[in-house]
Amino acid sequence: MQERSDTDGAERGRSVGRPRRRATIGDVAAQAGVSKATVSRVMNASRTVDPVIAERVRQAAADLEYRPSAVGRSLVLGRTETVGVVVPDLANPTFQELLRALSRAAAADDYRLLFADSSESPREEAILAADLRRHCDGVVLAAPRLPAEELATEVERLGPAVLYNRPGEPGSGAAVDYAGGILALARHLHELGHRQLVFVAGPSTSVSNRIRLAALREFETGHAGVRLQVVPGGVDFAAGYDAAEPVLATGATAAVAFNDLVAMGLLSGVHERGVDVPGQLAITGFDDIPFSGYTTPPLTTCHTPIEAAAHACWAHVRALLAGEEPPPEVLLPVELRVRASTGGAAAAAG
Amino acid sequence: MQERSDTDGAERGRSVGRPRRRATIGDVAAQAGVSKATVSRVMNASRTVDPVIAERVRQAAADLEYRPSAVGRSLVLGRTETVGVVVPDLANPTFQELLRALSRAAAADDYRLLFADSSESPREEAILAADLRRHCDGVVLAAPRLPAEELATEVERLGPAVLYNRPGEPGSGAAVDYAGGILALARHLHELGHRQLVFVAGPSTSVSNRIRLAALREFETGHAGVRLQVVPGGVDFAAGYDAAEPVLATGATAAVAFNDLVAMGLLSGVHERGVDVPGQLAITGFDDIPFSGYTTPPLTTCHTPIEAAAHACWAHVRALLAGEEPPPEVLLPVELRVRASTGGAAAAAG
DNA sequence: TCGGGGGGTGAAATCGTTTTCTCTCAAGGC
DNA sequence: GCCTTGAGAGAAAACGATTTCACCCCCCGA
Repeated sequence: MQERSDTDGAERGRSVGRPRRRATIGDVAAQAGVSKATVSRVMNASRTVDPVIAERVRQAAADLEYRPSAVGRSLVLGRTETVGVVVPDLANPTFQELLRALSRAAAADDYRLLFADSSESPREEAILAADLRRHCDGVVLAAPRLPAEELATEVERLGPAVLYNRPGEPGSGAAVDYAGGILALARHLHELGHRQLVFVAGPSTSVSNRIRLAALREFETGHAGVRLQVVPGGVDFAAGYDAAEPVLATGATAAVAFNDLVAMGLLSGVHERGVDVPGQLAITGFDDIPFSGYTTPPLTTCHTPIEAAAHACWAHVRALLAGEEPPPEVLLPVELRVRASTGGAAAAAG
Repeated sequence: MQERSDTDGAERGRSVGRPRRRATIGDVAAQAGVSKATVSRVMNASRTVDPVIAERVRQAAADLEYRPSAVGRSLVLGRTETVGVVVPDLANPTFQELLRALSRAAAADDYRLLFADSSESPREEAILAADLRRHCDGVVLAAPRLPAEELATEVERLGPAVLYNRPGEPGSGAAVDYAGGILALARHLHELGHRQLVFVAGPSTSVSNRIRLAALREFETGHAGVRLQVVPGGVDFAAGYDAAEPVLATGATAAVAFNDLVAMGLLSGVHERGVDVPGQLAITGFDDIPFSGYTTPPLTTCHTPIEAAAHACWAHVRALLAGEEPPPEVLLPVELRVRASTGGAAAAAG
């Protein structure tokens, strides 16, 4: 047996020219003088194969530099061992960390990640998710901007799909407790004596923006003397920077920004206008991104446990893929981080 | 024709229970009363199909919510229309931007990206790249940490593979002109009167670190009176922060950091020790990441055109996938960004 | 009227795996 | 010595698409 083909051997040399055809399971089988079934068994560490033959197969595979085709495998197995991730904006450190943690969690289960950035566009979001889904076993949508009803049908249609930061909606895997966090910030500012607050809002398509705003409104009605104003903002540094003028125009003594990026932009913007922070204006962010502790002054913000979020989402995905009942949605607790941008507890003002 | 099966119709209802089996091309063919070949032709917009039949097929596909399986397609086509990307550390804004731009470029060609983070480990790098490669048509390795020889065989073995920031090595698609950039920084500092320089180094596995160091050494020997010292650093904020003490111990008047992250950490570290920047110590970074203009003081650095890098790499990938001769390596020009952390041109010191 | 040509369609091969299912053979129990 | 059992291995049928090839049929020109 084991008739070797000379032409194959020749073609397989390190000819730099054309990319040599990759060896298939059939090639290995022929080279080792066994059937494809046996090669498959060896490759998948099945116990029912003669050690001598197994070794011969392994040798042949090594000689031919055989790498099993994931596509062929996926077709018969019915799964790709890949999941897709769609984020609204990778420029946001929050989503970077999420992607990283998610990729790590997936890797631990021998899964890999398909990535897409929707640029904050709900339209793109649905299209990208559907496209990704065709190539993998499931998707996680990070802070999707789609309206609730559309999102629900989208989740239904996508099959295994889990949501991050869409609390209470079908498919939700984990969500940050924005209400709790924003309340903590508001209380902190209130204790410092601030009564005139201004919220630098995020995108109107963002559910978490609505949650933040609702929490602030509730705080306003619950505390006599507190007055809340709102100025449009956005999601990034530039948005905060551009909001400096409108914010100062409100006459508020404290600004609650949609997130750290916006807060840092605002900080930079008011700084340029000679406004003292926190003396004339206190500023808070959200997320506690890596740089927020190193701005001047350092930013008071809420720390969100992104790694925990990623793990919760992955656990959800895994359950769905295994056909099991997914765990209940995880509401991630946030932690107030008081820094100098609000003057700390000591530098309170009237 | 068009005999419809009631059981199928029933099973296909929106039963929330088990995930209904996805319709295949065969189902659509049966429903429309045509062959699979015709369905395929309609799906791929082949001109040679009767408009009436085409419409019937489209209707059937819509009814069944048919989504062509990418896996089946990939198997017969021999390509997945997916490429993998391996980065050393997604926490670095440079790689975030690269990933984003690359994903956008890929999307424009109807390709998607598989993502992996090697955590700066050369071991992981090779493993991840090989794993990714099995699932896609090619890979791009961003600033790989593997030694040149190993990397070369790895690139050879991986098939279509392009390198970012490994100038001159086989498979290189694009690389930043670190030598030119670091020289511009050195000249800038020299003009300001600085003679005692200290380099806060990056990882020893980083080729671009060696390039930076070599350029500085060359500058040192080429300019009488200039003295260069080196302290170990790293790749992130913490590394720069921890380098504060060693840097100050050298007595140097200007510190050239491996990148912006390290520079910002250093800035923070020396700031805590009451050192004035740039009065007592000038600091430069590299990359011009989004925040570098907003530290206190803002960071003098070199801007690197990441988007151009991504496009060059993608062009390389695309050529490789099409079996064409890839374009020559692109050496990306950098731009000096003078800001307050070196005192600008005016605040020169002796 | 016949031949040729071309447009529209379907049957079947193909891609690279995994997994029944079948078969062989050797060992062990009665 | 016969029958059962089980282990090891191969042939073949999936999986879901694309594409070659052959076929049919209609129309046109001679």
